Amino acid sequence: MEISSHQFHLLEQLNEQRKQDLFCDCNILVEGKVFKAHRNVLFASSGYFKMLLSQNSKETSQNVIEVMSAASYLQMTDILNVCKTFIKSSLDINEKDKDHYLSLSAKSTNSEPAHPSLYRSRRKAKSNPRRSYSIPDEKADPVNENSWSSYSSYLSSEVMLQQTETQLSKRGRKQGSTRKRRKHLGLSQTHDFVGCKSNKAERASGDNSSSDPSHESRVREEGEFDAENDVERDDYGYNPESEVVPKRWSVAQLEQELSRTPEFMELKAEELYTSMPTILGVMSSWNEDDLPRMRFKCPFCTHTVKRRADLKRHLRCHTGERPYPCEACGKRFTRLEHLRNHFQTIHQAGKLICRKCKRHVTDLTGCVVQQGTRRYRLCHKCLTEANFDSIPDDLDTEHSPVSSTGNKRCKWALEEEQKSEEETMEEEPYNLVVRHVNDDIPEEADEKVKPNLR
DNA sequence: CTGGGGAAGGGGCCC
DNA sequence: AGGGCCCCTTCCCCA
Repeated sequence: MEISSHQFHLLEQLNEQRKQDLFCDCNILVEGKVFKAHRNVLFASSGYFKMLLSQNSKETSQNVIEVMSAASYLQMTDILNVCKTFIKSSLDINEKDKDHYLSLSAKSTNSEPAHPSLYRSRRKAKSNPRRSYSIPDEKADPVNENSWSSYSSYLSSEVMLQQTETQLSKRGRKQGSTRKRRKHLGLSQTHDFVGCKSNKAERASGDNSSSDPSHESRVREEGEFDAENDVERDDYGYNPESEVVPKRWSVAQLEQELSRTPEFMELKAEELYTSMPTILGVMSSWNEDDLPRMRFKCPFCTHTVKRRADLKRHLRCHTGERPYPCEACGKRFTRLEHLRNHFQTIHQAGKLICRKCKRHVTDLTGCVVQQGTRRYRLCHKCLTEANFDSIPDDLDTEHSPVSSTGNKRCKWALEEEQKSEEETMEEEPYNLVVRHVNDDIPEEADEKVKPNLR
């Protein structure tokens, strides 16, 4: 068949499909009359529709995100809930579309079975299972079109890799050729869509990527991500001052603050999870038995791990999820152990070391000093030298004497005291209460902004 | 400006 | 699979 006739035939077929209302995914209303159409044809043939189809739904989505962020910041819980409902409902609709499409595809092509839901968060899996993008879908959620397109080449190369390696392994697992092939396909250099800071794997692959022409752009992308993360890194958690001292916000500052809100990060994580391809196992190295060893590759960076659970944990550094808030100060953590460490060292004076002279102290040789939400230990000698005037209200659950700070205060102590003056209940001891935050809990918005102090 | 120490964060691995 | 421990690195604050 000649190319020109093929093109003509193709257009003819598309027109026939349109007339028979087959695969039409778009309705155009003209003077009360509805015309069925194919979006890809409209997109390809009209600049106007190109703009309309590519921007319209995205704007709607971004709008609701902005509204939600603002509502979160202003603690307008009703509006926040409406936004959440809206997003959920749109996800449900897309889910149905997706399922419908996949079922059709499965019938017609008998392609891959449903993918394991490894990237799904637990809470989401309960009520609103995330999609698995095994098949690129034109009807996919427009919100995530960009993200999906970002992954498409990655996905195709990975699928290709898996197929290739399966074939190779069937042929007797030629180790060398497999590795060459993998390198050729760029396994260690796949899209660093989002860079992971202090990623050993990335550093290890740095040598390879340094000669890569695309390295520069990747570095730039990573830099952008780092800059973005820098915004949230230091005081991602609750900032007491923002409650106490009214500030004048520039637009940029406001946007920056909004991007720190747990809701925003949840939503960001949600988007990332939604747009993420299913987890792909990669055959990384070879055992002594000459068997391939399975590893799990992060779709956002070059990092690979042995276990799915480790990958799940690793993903939080990309999604920004911090499900473990500190009850005392509101700071949030990606892991329970980090929260625990933080709580013990910061709020419980867990270290039996004098903060000043660094000597070992016990309840007999020293006491606990409380500064705002922070606690630390001082030996009696340093305590006397520090000239702390008030000794112990016994506030500690550990039966050790506790002193509130006197006139020697470091910077953060002053800041925290300023807050503690506002909130007298901070003088009471804290207990570590572990709460895995679930964004389906309605009052969560309040709790995230205002930590549950006791 | 610099070095040291603390806190946080991330990876590997064991239970 | 999740929790927990250990280790290492990075960042920030302070002297």
